[in-house]
Amino acid sequence: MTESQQSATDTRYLREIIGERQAKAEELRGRGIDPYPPRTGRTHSIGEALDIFATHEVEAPDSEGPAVVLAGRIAALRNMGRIAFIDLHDDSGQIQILASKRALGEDWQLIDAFDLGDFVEASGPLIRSRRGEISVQADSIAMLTKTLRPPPEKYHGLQDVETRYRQRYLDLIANEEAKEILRTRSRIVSAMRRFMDNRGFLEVETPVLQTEAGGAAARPFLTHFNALDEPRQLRIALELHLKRLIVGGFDKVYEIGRLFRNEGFGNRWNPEFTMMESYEAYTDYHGVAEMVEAALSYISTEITGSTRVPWGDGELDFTPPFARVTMVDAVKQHVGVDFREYPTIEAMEGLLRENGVAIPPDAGWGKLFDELVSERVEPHLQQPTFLLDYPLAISPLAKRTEYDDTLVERFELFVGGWELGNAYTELNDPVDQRERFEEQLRLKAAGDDEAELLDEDFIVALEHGMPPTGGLGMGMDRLAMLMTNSQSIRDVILFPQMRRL
RNA sequence: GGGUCCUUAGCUCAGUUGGCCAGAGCAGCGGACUUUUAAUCCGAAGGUCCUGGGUUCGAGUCCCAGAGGACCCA
Repeated sequence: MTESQQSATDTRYLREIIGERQAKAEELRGRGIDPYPPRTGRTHSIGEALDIFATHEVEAPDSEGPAVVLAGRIAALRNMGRIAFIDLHDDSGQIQILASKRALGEDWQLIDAFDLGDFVEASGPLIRSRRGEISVQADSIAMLTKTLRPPPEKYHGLQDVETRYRQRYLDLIANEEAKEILRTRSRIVSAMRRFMDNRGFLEVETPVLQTEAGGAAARPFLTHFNALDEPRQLRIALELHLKRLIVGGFDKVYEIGRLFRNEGFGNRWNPEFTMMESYEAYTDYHGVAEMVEAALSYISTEITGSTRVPWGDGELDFTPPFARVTMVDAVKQHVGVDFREYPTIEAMEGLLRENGVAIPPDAGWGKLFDELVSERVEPHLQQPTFLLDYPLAISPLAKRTEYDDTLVERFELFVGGWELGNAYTELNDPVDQRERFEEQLRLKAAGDDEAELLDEDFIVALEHGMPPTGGLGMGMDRLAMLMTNSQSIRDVILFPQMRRL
């Protein structure tokens, strides 16, 4: 590598360090040794080797264990001149390599070519060192991959938050806790998929590129389809396509997919995030609530071994049944009024003002109400709670309640004060649906850039008939935060969005 | 969008009221060392103090603007 191929941000001193490591690689080549051999003769993972030795010690204490060939990354190297100890890491664990000049002969020279971070291989019997450390007593060692850049410091790990997110691989190398959280996130998604599969749902994939992104109140990302010379938007919800599948006769479908919302980002918001949405024919939002209870108790048990999981200074209890409270009652409890007595924008603005809630500009009734609930009700909902029966004005895709036609059969699930899930008895009356969309268009014309668009093909689908259906959306990133006791969404997303440097 | 805080060696961090040539540990380099595990010991190196202006005899430090990040608020 010449200097011109190196990163422009590298300082002279870093280039010097890289140069030293390159020189070691060249020195190996000069001796006919490939510093990047194509494969390894590894016989076991480190975790397997540790298990084997544990068994061996029970069966034949104080004796040499079986010979193995292990491979991994050098986490630490203690060279004592004629004997060296290498801490070797792989995804399954860590083991010590005991390398002595006498046992290695020619290979001993390789020790000088080894740096922290290099991938190496060692073969020999498993033993316990005099100080009690399970080790490979190496009779040969080999370079597997020469690394050119120094790893983060071993004791404090990588602390710089920005580097941890921008160069996640360094975070994963240096911070086992970060790796464990991200591993757990993967297991949570897997457990969710397993739960849905076991319940008879069909996993499907619907388009990310859409002509007009619908199904939620959010601004989309814009892109372009060159072959057609047409604009496209990245999806903001899975809803409308999954309901088309219910029309088509798939009675239980779900998708775990990435959504894109062109909004701010921060602690709890990443512009691309993962949502699980499910639709089940012949059930309603009460049926969905019971499924959510089953799903969350299953997942929390799979992940933490309990339905009670640590959260901040306390814990969250996912043991069914969860609390249920209607929106009307919750607002009565925390604000002290029946919000249905404030049906106009002016009345709702007055209510916000009385409660010290800032009034967003150009807001319709729905947005005002949403602000009130976000500020005065949701933060109280710490333990899992279904908030039931939302105003129709902020729920254009949900069916009206039988007892009040200004309310819909909808719940949001709150945990830790955050919205975790959202569910409806789905609106399947095509005439009502068209009117709801038209109301959204009026809001959009009035300046609400998050209002929904009218999706003509979706209405045609409803006109062909969608059976009574219960639908659900659940944010997988938020769920991962709750299950791993993480305060920032960036800790549960491998590569969070960052500003370009 | 507003506020507060942060940015110093590859990494983790010090740096006094504005005052000699900006320090330490880890890593790296040279040396010693045959049971270490944050190995130890000796030696020599390593700096765009985030960037650009300004104040000053003198700025890592004070002021202004900008970049990136963290947290809080709307």
